[in-house]
Amino acid sequence: MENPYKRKKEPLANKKLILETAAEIGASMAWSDVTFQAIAQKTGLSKGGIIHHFPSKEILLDELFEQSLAELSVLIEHEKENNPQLQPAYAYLKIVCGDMPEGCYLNTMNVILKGTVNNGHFRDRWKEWVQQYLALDFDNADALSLMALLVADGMWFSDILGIYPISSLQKQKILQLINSL
Amino acid sequence: MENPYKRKKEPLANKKLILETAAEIGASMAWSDVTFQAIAQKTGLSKGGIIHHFPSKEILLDELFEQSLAELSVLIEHEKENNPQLQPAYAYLKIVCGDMPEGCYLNTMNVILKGTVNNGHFRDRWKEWVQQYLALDFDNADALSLMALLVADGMWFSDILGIYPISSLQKQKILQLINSL
DNA sequence: TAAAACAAACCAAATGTTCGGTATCTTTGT
DNA sequence: ACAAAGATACCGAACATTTGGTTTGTTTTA
Repeated sequence: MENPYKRKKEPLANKKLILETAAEIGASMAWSDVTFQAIAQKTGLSKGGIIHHFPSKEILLDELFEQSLAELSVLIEHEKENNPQLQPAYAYLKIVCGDMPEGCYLNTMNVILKGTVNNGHFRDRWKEWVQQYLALDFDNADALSLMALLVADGMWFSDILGIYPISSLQKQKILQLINSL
Repeated sequence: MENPYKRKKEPLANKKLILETAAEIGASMAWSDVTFQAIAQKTGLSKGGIIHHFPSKEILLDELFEQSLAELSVLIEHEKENNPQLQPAYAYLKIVCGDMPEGCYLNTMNVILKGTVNNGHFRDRWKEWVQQYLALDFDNADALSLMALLVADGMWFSDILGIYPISSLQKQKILQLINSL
């Protein structure tokens, strides 16, 4: 008999919850299963309430994607700080090969994967991000740096979809192999 | 003023056309945009006509995905025949690095990508295929073979989405680099 | 003539979105 | 200090559209 209208108002927490839930749904199911209804059900909020925070689905997904890009940017920046002379491509690889304790990067990359695969706009955004953070002169890049990039991509792609069971030990071995070249 | 009913009946050609069109739509747009309506519009057939050939969407997508797996299998087998002593992972890499003249492998991999990313069932099928054709004892695999796999995945992932502009020359250089290890 | 190959009209369910209403917060005037 | 006033947060029902699928009808083909 409780009145839902009397729920305490927590706009910031709820907005965060909505984005998290959207990411979870997108990760465990298809990108198109990220619906207002599904989010509403999983958060316990109402569809109207969600739409109050994100007036359209495009806006919701956009914010979700940008947030994921920002999260990855933080990881990269952090890696660069700790290792200023490290080339971006290797920082990228190191992040992917590293054991993210909370597996936080999985959720991040999941959004990026689903987004880029299913939406041309996100694909362009991802390209922009890559240019900005992994800046490489592709025409004149050495094969080794390119390879590091490709290994990294292959790695998180496999990680997320669970294609290959690559242990963290083997990841380290691959990382060492590339560093030794 | 022509009567569509009086159109010549070409079941085999139309079935092929439907699958091709579905792949095209999936490639250029989101996986969820592969709808009966969209296919109908693009092929000029009617929704009923399409459903006559593919009684459900699941069946349609299933056939599309399996066909793509089969196409890739042919490429792998062909590579193995020409080079019997070549390890599967390297054959895989060679296909991806090779210049497929008609770019035919792009369409194939596009379906596989969209399928695996958006559908758990297809993800399992892809894992099966990988086990069968790229058979690797992952626990005891050497870092080099694993790396070849990851480079290959990163390569076609980038190729399809157009993330990095890697020239065929650079692909060859990467291929040589790995072979030299 | 029977079956296969379509077309066309329909249906129920799901989707994104609009909208009116109802609480709670925050600001402001006094 | 406090109450009026407005803004913000949220609910819940209705909306048009699109979806996968069914049914019925028409034409060709074997």
